[in-house]
Amino acid sequence: MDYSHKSIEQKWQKFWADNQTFKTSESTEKPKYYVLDMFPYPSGAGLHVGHPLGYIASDIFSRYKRLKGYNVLHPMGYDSFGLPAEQYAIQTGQHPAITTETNINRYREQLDNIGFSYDWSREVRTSDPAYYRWTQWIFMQLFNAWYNKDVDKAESIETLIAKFETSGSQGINAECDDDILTFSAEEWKSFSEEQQQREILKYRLAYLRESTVNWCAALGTVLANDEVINGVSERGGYPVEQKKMMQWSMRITAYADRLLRGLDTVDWPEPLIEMQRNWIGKSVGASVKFPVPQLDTDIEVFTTRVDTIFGVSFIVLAPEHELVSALTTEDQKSEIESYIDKTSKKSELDRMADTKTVSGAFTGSYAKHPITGKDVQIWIADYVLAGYGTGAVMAVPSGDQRDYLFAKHFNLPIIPISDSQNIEEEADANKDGRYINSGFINGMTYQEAVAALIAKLEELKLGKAKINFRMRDAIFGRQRYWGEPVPVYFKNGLPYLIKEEELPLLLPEVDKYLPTETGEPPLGRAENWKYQDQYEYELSTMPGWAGSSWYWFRYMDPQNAESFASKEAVDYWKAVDLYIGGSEHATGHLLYSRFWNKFLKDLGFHNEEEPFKKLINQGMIQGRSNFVYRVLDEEGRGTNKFVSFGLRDQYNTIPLHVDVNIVYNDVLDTEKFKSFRPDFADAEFVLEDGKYICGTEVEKMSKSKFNVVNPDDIIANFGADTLRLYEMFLGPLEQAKPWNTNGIEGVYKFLRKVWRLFHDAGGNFNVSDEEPTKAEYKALHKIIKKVEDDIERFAFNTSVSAFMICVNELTDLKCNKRKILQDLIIVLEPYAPHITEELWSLLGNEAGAISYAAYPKFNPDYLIESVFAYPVSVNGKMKMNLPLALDLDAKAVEEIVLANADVQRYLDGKAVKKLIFVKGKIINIVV
RNA sequence: GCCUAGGUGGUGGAACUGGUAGACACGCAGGACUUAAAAUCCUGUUCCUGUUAAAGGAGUGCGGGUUCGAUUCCCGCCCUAGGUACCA
Repeated sequence: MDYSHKSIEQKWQKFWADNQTFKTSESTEKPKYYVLDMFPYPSGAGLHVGHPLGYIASDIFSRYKRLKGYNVLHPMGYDSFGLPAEQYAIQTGQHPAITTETNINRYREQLDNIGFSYDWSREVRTSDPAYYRWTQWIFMQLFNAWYNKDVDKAESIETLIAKFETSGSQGINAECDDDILTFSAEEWKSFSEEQQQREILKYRLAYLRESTVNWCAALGTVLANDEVINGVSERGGYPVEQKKMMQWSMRITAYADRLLRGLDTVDWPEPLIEMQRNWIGKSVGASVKFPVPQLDTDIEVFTTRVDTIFGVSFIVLAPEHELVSALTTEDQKSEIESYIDKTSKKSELDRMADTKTVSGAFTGSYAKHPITGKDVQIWIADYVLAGYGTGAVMAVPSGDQRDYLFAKHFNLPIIPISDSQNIEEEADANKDGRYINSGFINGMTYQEAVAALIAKLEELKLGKAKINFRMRDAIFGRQRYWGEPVPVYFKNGLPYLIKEEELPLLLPEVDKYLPTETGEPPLGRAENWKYQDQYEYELSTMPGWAGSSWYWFRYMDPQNAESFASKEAVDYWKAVDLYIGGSEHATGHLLYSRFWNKFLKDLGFHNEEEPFKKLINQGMIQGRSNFVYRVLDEEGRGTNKFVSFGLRDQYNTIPLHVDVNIVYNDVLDTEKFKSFRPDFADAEFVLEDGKYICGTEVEKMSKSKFNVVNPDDIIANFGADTLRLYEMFLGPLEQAKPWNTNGIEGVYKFLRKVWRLFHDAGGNFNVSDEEPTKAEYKALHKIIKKVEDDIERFAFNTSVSAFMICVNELTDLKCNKRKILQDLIIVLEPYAPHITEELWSLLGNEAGAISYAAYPKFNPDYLIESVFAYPVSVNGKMKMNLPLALDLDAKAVEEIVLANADVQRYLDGKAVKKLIFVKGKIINIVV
């Protein structure tokens, strides 16, 4: 019988499902291992060949770990709340839940075809009320918590209230809003319930506040910072504007430092760690106050170079700074106002693009230098951002290039402050010299100056050391329908949680999925949707990242109705050992998940500071488009004549995308092309060497480019095992690469060779119980070792090559020994589980048991040969092969090599300086 | 601009700590089997010189360096991809 992938794969996929082969339990003596994929959003387009790459890698790893004796948790689910289903609902009126269900079923079917070893009994869906009940529950915990900086962790809000009651706001060191009140315990007790709640809200980790948000009018919702790319929305690319709104936010900034420190403890790709570091954006520096006597206030600035303070020649405020109008003198009023007007009209994009032009305006006012007391001009300019630091900077033209250009342009003084500075052409920020023109720090080094200045500023009460973060709190509400309802109702304009036993707060039915006529979110359309029939519910829903910020816990205990996961399950599985997914989630999902994980740890629900110990980014698989070249007539209109790639320069042509599924090795199937589009039915071709060769280009995989390859088609032609092997064979897992079906034959051929090892020429199963030869053992043990090493370092591509070499060797040896072949298929099982299951049971073993068989033990003795050919050279020049017995020690080898007549001739009487041994072989003699 | 990763045959890629560069696969060329095709197998395939050959030379983006020996380490430059940006 020939290798028939179709029947084998169907048979075993059914067997695994019927027997729940991959169901995982916690009651075992085996060590645990948790392998997680980033769960997909089930989109309507289904999977293309690029999606499963990471899933295949994680499945290989999971299966390998099972063979190695681990109890592996390898689950899958769906991030099923999201925009596309809602937009489809707006267009068609179909409930997003139905769209989502349909898409999930399609995804499941496609995933099943690939033969993954998921424990489907643990599947989660973020849009399932049984799941989002716990998302809402975690929101409640965040609402009921504050961040105590004294102990550097979140605590229940009750501990804060207790402090208020005993000592008022005295001595509380919290991460909170800026506008908190100062009060005594007595005053606190005299506050009304409403006043108290209003104050507590400023401390909660999930809080409601008037904030400047990214408003996307086209999507009708606010967006988080990570959902805005270059001033437009990540989804759809619509313009985004800044707007003040009452919004739910998450106080992720409380965790900024822990999120940063944690990065040193995880095994993640360096670029990803770097992205998170930049996003958190920690700057160590000082905050300095410049007094403004006429207004009886100070301008506070943040600087990372307090040592340059004597070089300050002016101060710059952001045009939006709150003191601008008060500081503007009568004379400067029109200039300032026209400048503000001009900058406010610039969109975010223009402002980013236009970083070359220097612009600004003088307010007419002066501040006092905190140390010298001299007058310092106050300017406004749009290179200072309202949203970072204090929205004001001290300008040091000699040390900062932007300040330098500004000073040159407006003819402001440039004061050199270091004896090592060269400021002829541009600013010089070096810290190497000694200070000059710098009062009491003259002659000091950088380190000395910073310490002296901080001490001085603290003494003057005009400044202190400060750490600033770029990261902002995360906006948590979305004005959309298809998301988790926020379990909050409003009384006297203040938010209150519903009771825990009232969870889940179900998503209400609405007649349309659009905002209401009065501009409220879609939930405003729900009829009679009121808490206790009288209080308004929150009408925003949670953002897409809510459900994905804790889902790995739910897999540990997915059916639990009492808690998000039981203590026992969480203590057993701990954290995710290996997480595989795309790097596009670097500053979104992966940051929010770490945040919620740390928060849940603070409240004592588990003990892991970091949720994902090791993380691998699979590279994106791009599309590889094919083109035909349509000949144009004199008027430049397209004719029905198409010229082959190599001859296209001889004609006036226009390239057209052609479906990659009718092109093989870049040769067009001209018959299929004629039925590709009706107007191509009578197409003519100009061929080269009798073939029509297509052009190629690497682009994103998309329907409009006709370069989408569906895994189902590959599986129908070659089988899931071939697809799995080929996706790995394509190149290193972490590298982006274009999909190209061209080489898949080689992998398919390999599997047929594996099959033939077990069968005779007539196709009959034929395996012998004879003792294998040394050569056969050697081939086997090479692959045992190689695959072990490769999988541990995620180099799956080279394993596939090694398998091919191994099978070629065994074929040459005509090996059909059970002892060899059985171990071979165990090693191959993670990569190609279907064919190995089939061969396993043909060998007479228990069906399904190969998934948990023991990985063969590597024995290095089998790799030792009796004779090695020693490549030897003298000073790298001449090369020769000396056959030698292996079991000689280094000394003996040395003697034999030096005694060799050829070596002697090359040495030509010169003294030997040293012998270079590599892995026990002499490879070079240095004279 | 800055940060990170990378640059190897016609193509995808290999070479794990400096040790025979181009494994393995695709493609291509030639051959065997076959009436023929499919399938399968064999041989060749970095480039240049050389009548096939023997043999020699060059060669891992470019230019230098360290070393007996460099795709690998160091310095300078060029290019590609991803991230990021008036962040004070």
